[in-house]
Amino acid sequence: MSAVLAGTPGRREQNKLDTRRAIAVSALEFARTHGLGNFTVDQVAAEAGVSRRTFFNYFHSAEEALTTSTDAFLELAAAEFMARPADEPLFDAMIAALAAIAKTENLSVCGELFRMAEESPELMRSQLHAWERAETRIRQAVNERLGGNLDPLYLLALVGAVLSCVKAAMQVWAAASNAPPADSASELEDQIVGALSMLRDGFSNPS
Amino acid sequence: MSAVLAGTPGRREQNKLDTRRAIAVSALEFARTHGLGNFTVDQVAAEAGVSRRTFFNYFHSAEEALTTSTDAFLELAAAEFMARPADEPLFDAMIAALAAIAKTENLSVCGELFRMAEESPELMRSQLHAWERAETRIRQAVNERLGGNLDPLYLLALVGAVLSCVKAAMQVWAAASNAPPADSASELEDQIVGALSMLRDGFSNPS
DNA sequence: TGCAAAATTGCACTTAGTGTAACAATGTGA
DNA sequence: TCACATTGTTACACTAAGTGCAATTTTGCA
Repeated sequence: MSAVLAGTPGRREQNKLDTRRAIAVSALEFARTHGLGNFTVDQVAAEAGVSRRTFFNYFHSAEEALTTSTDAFLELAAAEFMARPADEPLFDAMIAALAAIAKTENLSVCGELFRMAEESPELMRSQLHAWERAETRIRQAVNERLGGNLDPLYLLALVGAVLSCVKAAMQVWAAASNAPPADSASELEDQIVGALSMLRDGFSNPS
Repeated sequence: MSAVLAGTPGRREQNKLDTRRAIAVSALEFARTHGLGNFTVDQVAAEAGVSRRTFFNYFHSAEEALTTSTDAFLELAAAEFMARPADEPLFDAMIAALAAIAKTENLSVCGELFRMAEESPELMRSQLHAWERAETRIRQAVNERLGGNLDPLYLLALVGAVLSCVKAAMQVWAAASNAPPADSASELEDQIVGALSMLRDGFSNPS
């Protein structure tokens, strides 16, 4: 049997991704139907057709299994940013990149998780940590983009502030889109652009 | 026996504060000597002269017991801000308030925790959550200060960005002050003012 | 087809975290 | 000073989280 050109990243990788996804899906399912503290890892594992031990091979906790969507969302943001042309002004690149993430396929899930987190300290912590990890990655990207040796304070403050704006935008958007009309992506984009504009203006007027 | 004028907040309140502090102290002690994942709640409770069950009456986890210093720090920041005169320009009030928190008594502990968190996901999550709670409180304060009905996006983005700057300042400061000369408070203040200035300028130049 | 690498699983074990009821300490009023 | 009500502490028992390890199954490759 001739191997397909796919090569090294073959069936194994795919299976792992499938398993990971299956676990994440059933975790989300339980969070929706039973509420956030009201189910066990054993249930999630069983639903995903996997042993309890395997669950913990993929995630450290139930909350972490719920954070995959948020992770993907933020990962995409970082990727979009790094794909911007190097000569583009920084803020333009950020706005373009971060606005583009509204295209994430499971955007509505991200909003859902955002709302869930308001009422679950554990999930909140997981989500915050996901944002923190993304911040680190983006910081590296920005640093490389701007020559490599920036003032550390500038770098930390800038990226932190930008992500705070994106977070703020998501929060407003998530709160408003309890019943997502499926095209709400553009609304999120508007919020993000709005928040980043305020940042660029130094929050000079509370319009 | 005549009661002292202290009144209602009597021995009970004081005992609870003492117990709380004792637990926090021994948690920090264990984190320092044994490393962050390498001790149990039972050990901390025993060291604090308290039962395991009582520990959990005060904190949800070992990490939460470590976050008391950070909480106090941020609480003070919020209080300082709310104490600023109402007619002072917003940014001036924030800079004054946030710079004043450098006076926190256990500042060095905060820096220590900041550094510890880099290597412990659990502690990181706890710390991030503490900042998040503080952000909510400060947001309310700012909202009341500015009339009560601000644009939600503006409010979220502004406070988030400001706290990101403070966090950035602390990170730079904590990284630099491995051997704190005990007067490093002013250095932190400088970093905070620096970061907030960048924010006010819209991060226009990466000086 | 057969072998090596890697993933899944079962099992045992420690620790986290919580409900509950008994117990001790504290504040209060006569 | 003595009962009494309130509130904090403790012991106990229990469920579930999370991890190390060795056995087992699955997958990739020659």
